[in-house]
Amino acid sequence: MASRNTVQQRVIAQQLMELGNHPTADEVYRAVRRQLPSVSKATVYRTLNKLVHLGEATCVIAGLGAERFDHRTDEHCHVVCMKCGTVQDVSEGVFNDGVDHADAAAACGYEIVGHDLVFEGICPACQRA
Amino acid sequence: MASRNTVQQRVIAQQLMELGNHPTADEVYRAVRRQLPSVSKATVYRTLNKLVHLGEATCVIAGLGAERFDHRTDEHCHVVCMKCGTVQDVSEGVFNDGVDHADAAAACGYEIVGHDLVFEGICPACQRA
DNA sequence: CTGTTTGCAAATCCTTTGCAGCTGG
DNA sequence: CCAGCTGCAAAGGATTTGCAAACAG
Repeated sequence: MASRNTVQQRVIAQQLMELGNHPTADEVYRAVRRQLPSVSKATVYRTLNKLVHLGEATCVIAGLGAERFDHRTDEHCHVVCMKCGTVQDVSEGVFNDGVDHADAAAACGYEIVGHDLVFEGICPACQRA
Repeated sequence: MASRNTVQQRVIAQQLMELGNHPTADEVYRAVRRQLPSVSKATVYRTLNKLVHLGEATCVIAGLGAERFDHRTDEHCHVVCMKCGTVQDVSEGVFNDGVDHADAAAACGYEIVGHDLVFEGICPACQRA
């Protein structure tokens, strides 16, 4: 059980932090490989999943292609571009105000543990194209 | 361009309707095969994607395993069970009241075309287990 | 006829797993 | 020392694609 402090895990966590913008596992992998050329993709996946389970990262439900990871762990919402798949934070806390876990639980009988609010749109770059 | 009216497409659309509860592509495939034993999975995928593009269906961002399709096209939110992956509607319109596309657009610069609100929870059946 | 659609199989993409060797504490 | 971690390669599951034959309009 005792989690070890390995180079790989440190670099992966750090890259997830530095990349910032909701990288896919593959993007993390490529970034990590610049510092640890021999790292394997399996290790990246294993470590990212571990971080998520530890609550030190979250995965963004993007629905477009690959899974995306987020170093932020507070509730906030995202906007995903339907053309290029880029994901950005929408930091306005406003949008979570209308969301009430107790109401949702009452409405469906589930025990609610969280929620995701994702906007779909076209990013500025794709609007021009 | 002219969309043809084929048996396959009619049966697939109808099954998506009848299954109702957010089936995966595979579930639709199995249901369709009961009426059209020779249907191919590729056709199911192609047709479901077509329905989504035509705006006659939506795909639910579930984030757990396979993609799920929904015959409803009005904005409503879902709750997904973190254990078994079941998806249900949460019909209470309440939860969409706090969501304003114009505000979101202003906050991130995207052109907003829609949103998904997904609750994560544990369904009644899994709570007992 | 003619351009869509289909079925099949192969291909692709993303992610997980089995295993033997390595390593941090 | 030894449980946890790594790298590799292979497996796995979901979805897409190429192509020739079938078919709707």
